Amino acid sequence: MNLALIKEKITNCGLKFTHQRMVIFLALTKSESHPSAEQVYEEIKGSNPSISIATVYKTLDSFVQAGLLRKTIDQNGVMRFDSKLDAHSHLYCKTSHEIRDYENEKLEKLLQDFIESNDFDGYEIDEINVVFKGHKREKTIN
Amino acid sequence: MNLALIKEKITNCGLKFTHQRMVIFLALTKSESHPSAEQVYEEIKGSNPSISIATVYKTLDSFVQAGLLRKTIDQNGVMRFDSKLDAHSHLYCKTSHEIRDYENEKLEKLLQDFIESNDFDGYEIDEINVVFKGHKREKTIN
DNA sequence: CTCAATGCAAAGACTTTGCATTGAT
DNA sequence: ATCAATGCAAAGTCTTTGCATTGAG
Repeated sequence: MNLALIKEKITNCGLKFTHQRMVIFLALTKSESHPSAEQVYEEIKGSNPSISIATVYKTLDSFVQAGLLRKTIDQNGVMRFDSKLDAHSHLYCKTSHEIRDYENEKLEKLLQDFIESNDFDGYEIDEINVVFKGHKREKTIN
Repeated sequence: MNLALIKEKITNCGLKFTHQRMVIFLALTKSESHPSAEQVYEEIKGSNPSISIATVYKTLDSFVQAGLLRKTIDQNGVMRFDSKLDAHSHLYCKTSHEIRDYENEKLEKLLQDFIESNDFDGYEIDEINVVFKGHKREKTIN
């Protein structure tokens, strides 16, 4: 994603465009691992040594409010951020706490159909979270 | 659930049977709302005024380790405990943070089939979490 | 008796808040 | 010039830990 596009995204939702916001947004779009605030902070320190962890939290929260990011909470209660906005599920490794996207159109369609054709006892469902949990298999030689 | 059965469950997994454990286990089996440690603590204070919140945390953790309870983390990063052990999903109200069981055999079968017939890119899946999120509809008069 | 369980207080991890300063528009 | 964004430190929330005491087996 180029810088002009990032600036546009940030500006379009009424947020001022700052260096910090750009760097944070860039870190998120580049990451595959659904980083925590702390991990974003570590990642961007190089390109912005004076940035504060509070700014990272505030910025991530602004982005979530603006719909530019999604937030989830992992098994350890730590906030994790996801720049992928379309419907998808997740794989969670109980050992490494890594979170990876799991994209499967059939599954998402299955779930969407399920929501539409079932009653949820007075709940208006607007979001579904699916996490497949397990352990990453060791790579076998051969 | 009667007390003898609870005692048996606790004893069977190698844990000593104490008043605190009984009261905590009882509170969990009676609750429908997937309480937090704090909520369990508030609930049982009456029947055991001297109990410590640390004991509640330690006991809940022992029960989870022993497989007597399940633990999840809610949207706020707070640990929630579930005494229902068979496969089921959850409804989460974004307003009240209430968590309710959502039991639907077809859904669970669908998911189980999905796990068995798909590849998860090197992950050995042993658990699936499904949470339907939304808002509880106001009851309409009429 | 013995060793695990408990209770207390202190520490820890993560996140939020208040407020003075800085910077984008 | 204005008002939002930033940076810092302090406070807050939830959870874990250390250790002396208690109690179940």
